Amino acid sequence: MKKANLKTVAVTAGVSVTTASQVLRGTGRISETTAHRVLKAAEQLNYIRDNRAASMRSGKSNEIGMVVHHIINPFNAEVISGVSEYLNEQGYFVSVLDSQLENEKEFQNLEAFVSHGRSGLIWVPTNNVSDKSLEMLVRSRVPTVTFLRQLENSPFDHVGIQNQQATWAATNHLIKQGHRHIAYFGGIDHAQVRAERIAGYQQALADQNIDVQLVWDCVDSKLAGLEAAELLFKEHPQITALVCNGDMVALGACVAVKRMGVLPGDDVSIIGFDDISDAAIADPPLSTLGICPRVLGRTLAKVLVERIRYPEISRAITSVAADLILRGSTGPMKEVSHR
Amino acid sequence: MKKANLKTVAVTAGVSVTTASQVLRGTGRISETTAHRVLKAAEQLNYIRDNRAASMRSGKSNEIGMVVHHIINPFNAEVISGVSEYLNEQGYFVSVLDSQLENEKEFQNLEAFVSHGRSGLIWVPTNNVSDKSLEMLVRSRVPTVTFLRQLENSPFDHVGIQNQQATWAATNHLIKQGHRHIAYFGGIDHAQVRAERIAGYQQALADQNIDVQLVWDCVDSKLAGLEAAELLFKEHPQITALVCNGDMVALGACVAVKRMGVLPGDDVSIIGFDDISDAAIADPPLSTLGICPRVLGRTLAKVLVERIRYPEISRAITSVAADLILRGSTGPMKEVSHR
DNA sequence: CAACTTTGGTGTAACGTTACATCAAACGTC
DNA sequence: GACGTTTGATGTAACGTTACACCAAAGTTG
Repeated sequence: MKKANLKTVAVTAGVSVTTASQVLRGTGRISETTAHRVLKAAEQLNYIRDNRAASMRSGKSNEIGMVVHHIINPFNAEVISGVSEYLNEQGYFVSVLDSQLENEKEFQNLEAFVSHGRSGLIWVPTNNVSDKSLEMLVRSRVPTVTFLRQLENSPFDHVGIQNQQATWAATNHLIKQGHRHIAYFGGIDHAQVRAERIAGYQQALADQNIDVQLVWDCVDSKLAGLEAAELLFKEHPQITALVCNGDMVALGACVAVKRMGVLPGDDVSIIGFDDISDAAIADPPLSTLGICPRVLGRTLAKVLVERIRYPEISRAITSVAADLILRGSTGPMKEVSHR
Repeated sequence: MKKANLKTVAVTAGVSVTTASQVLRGTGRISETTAHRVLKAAEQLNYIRDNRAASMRSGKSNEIGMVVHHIINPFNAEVISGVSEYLNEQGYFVSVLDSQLENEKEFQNLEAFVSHGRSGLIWVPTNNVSDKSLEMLVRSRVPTVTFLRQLENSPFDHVGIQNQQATWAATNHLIKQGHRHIAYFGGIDHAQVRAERIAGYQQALADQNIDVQLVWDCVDSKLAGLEAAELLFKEHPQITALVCNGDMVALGACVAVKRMGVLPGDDVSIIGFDDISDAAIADPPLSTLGICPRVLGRTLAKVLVERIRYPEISRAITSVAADLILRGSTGPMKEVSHR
């Protein structure tokens, strides 16, 4: 028993292929009775539309592609979740490919999506996107939205975070709490996102005429944060507060601090970024710059759908604010340190 | 400037479409010189193969689909990572859909993959898979591997975990450490996976003639684990050890215990399941039943590829062992409890 | 040199769908 | 009742690729 196609359905229902197609798509002018006949035939034959053919012919597809790095990172995972939630509501399916920060893989992933006929792409670019990726994408004419990192000379819609404002607010808060030796902790590259955040941190210090500053590199994981923070405090014991590049490293730093017998929020203040779900239930709960990743994902998806529907509207740049969420990991500067 | 297709390339290179196709796929008998001409033309025109057409015609595709629940769960995320790592090496691309434990969505996701012509599927079934999902999949003839939960009367390959052996070992270890009031903590449903684990827990108790047992439900998240554990210890203060359904709830339980002023590993012993990356760096580090999810993912992918390559070989059931990893969250039973 | 084989290549027909143009019959309208 | 419009349906071509059968020319064999 072979798989049923439109022709089989049409023959079974005693109508033309075109009619069958129209019934199943709900287009065209069809009488109740024939519609019913076709639907019955389709069900009876367990007909499943071949979307490859449909998409090829119509030039439309209900598949969206998303290219990210480190799908494992909970922040990304939650964004993806928000994206697919919204897109499902709109009748799309999302597939995600992970480029692991590898440039060549990023290109391959994007090309694979184009090649497979995705009708739209969401792209979190690496820090040093190769020109061929961008060119290929532009030529392909696939509606694309970039996320987080905005590309130079990009014709694409973009959704980002108000990084600089956020870290400015965080740093400023720490200063108001009496801290004077504040480090920027985490991240490792010259990524635009990180640069913006560091700029906010520096601006806040400058605004209060504080000239002590320290930027400490560290890969974006809890374990790396733990190790890097241990080193930082060993080399710079005078540091009393950290503005972090992400919650993962912030939580790692908290572990490091606790292992030193020092209390986060009491002796050392730590502010994360992202508000991943672990942040609220960490011990102590992590102060952070929160952007609900699920909502962010929905926003992202919304921008893409808009672009797909109206290809001609002018380019949209969306910038989402991050809120300073104060929890247990931050507190006023102590006059006498325990350390 | 329209997008180039095979015909454009062929004309530009001055050869037939068939020849161009053969060159780009590396099949057939082609002279060096023509091959070179075609490749040059393709590059010059920025040709990208339309995989929809290719896949439709050839009946083959390099896309694999994966249907899971809770993509956000780090264990799943790491499995996915392993799967896509291996499949990429083999020239496949993987897309993942999240069914959120909703039965109808699961069906839709599976059908979407079939409809879009995926050449293989990896499926983590829900607890109460609807018959139509299974039937549809069987009829579609798409090579499929189920993961974790094995379906009754399933014709599909399966990769699972030795659940019962694992929780038996964990429970037995706790007993050897002197614990006599041990609860099974976490999970909420009658899932096969959980049933197997509970069976192992019960068997270990029975083997040592311990008749105290308690199974405590709880959704699979850190926060839920925290709340449920607080309730558990309030209602059953005599419990001194937990065998948990997953690391997430175990970590939640650790937080609960600490909030009560009790030390995990000292006054209460807690063993998780999964060995997610957070487990090792938690405070205290979490004892757990470890199956490296990345490796598990690779195994899973390997089984699928094997099935795609050799559709006729007999059904494979793979069962991966989980190792008892002892860290700080477990310890010998204290004679006098602090509580 | 006749009879094969190999080399390098071509043309045509599918795969399963949708776009589009077209049509007969029924229905309104004045 | 002549004319225009709506209804319900159809046939054909196209989307871009690959499978397959076929072919001319060159090379090989005895």
